[in-house]
Amino acid sequence: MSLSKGFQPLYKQVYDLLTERLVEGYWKPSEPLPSEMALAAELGVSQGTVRKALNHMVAENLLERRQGKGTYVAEHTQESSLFRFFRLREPQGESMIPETEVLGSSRRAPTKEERKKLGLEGKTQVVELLRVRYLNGEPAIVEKVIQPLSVFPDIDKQTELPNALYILYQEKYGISIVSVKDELHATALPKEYAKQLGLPAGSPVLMVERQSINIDGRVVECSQAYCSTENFVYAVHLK
Amino acid sequence: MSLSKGFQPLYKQVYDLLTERLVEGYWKPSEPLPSEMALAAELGVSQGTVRKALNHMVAENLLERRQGKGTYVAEHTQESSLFRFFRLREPQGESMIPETEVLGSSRRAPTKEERKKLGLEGKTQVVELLRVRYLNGEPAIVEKVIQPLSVFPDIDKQTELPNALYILYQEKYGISIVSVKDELHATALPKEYAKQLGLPAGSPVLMVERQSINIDGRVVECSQAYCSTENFVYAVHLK
DNA sequence: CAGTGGTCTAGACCACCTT
DNA sequence: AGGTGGTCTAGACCACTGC
Repeated sequence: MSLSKGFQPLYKQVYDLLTERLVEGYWKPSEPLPSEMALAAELGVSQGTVRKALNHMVAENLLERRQGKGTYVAEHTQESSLFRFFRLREPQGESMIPETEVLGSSRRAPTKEERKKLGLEGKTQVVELLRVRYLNGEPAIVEKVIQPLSVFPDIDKQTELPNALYILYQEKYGISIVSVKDELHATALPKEYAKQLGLPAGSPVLMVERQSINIDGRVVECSQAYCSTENFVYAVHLK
Repeated sequence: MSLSKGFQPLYKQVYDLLTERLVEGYWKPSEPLPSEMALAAELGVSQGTVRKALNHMVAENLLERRQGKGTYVAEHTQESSLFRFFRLREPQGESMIPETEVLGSSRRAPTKEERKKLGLEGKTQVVELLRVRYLNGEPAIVEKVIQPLSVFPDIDKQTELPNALYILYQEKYGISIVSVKDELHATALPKEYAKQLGLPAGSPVLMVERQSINIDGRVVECSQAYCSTENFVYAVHLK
């Protein structure tokens, strides 16, 4: 197959085509892609052009390359997902892995706000999942996660939820979270969460509203987390 | 001049050398670098190798390239600095430009904490600068900035401080802030800042502790900001 | 028009991995 | 040994800029 001539650079066309295949699930996470030479031959371009497209995808965490072996679809592991998107840690400290306890979940119609954030139309229902996350054994976060059933069918029927939901999304639903948008407020801890966080109601807490974005650019999940920052901080390195 | 053979890839050696020149101020912000061909000839490598190094530096916001014109040292403008590092905005909103009022500044010895954060040794003094920043005319941030005099000699003698300090750092001191590390807490608004923010003492506010990092990797400034998140959020897109 | 960066190609050699 | 990605080179052509 040859690429039709277009207005965009060849490597960009190759990038778009390969990303499209990834989105469609043509290759599954941790699977190898064809070699650079094979792709170049298939698409009728030079190896260098394929390489430029592949390197672009690596920079976006869509692929991994291993010298002497091949190019692989990036896999969300417990470490990689949590390290990238879980920002709470000790001041001046390293990444930490939280433990998680699920408090419950329920189906309901989305609020207007949620419909907007998730780009929902029609009468799709959502699942509201309530979790507490612990750092060093202390409760640090109470989190409400909103999952559209149109994106995650019957996700509330899952018997076992992994510590990192993104792994479940990828393995069971073919959803790869590539970026998140966070908005942070300081607020007074609501009474209903006081027990779970072990803080008095009204204590200043960090509220993190997150939108999680799939490889195809859609917002597929949103969440609202109340974080105790008595002993922890939300750390971010802006480059 | 030819590059000595080493263990690192050529393009990395070129990258290191060009970055070193940038750090030393061999080229000033907004000045053009020699053309790719000229650099390639000077360093005894091919144009492609120089290009790879330059593109790497562009990706790090150290350089800008303009087709048909040349490659330029990146300049911190009001827009680019503030857009990149100023994270406070309206919920779901666009970037905003704050207005700034300086409340005062003083010289003193650094605290132990500040010495550690800024990597200070000996008996260097620091300047403590107090500012209020306004969004849409409302006071949104009270900020304490710590500037080592060893890095910024006589900075407290500046008659006019720009809205974006990073521009002053670059123009007057050759300091280019390339990244910042933020740590966020929720806390109760201290009494001494209540008036400036127009909130009751004890209100939940967002506290942002920032370390600003120079092109050479050193932390050259740190700050502590109390942000009202009644009407604004700290927004960040993690990729 | 000449000079610059941007794209694309083809080929060589290297380092790493598997068989 | 043969396949993979990683580096480096040389050369062609294009698009944009300024004289």
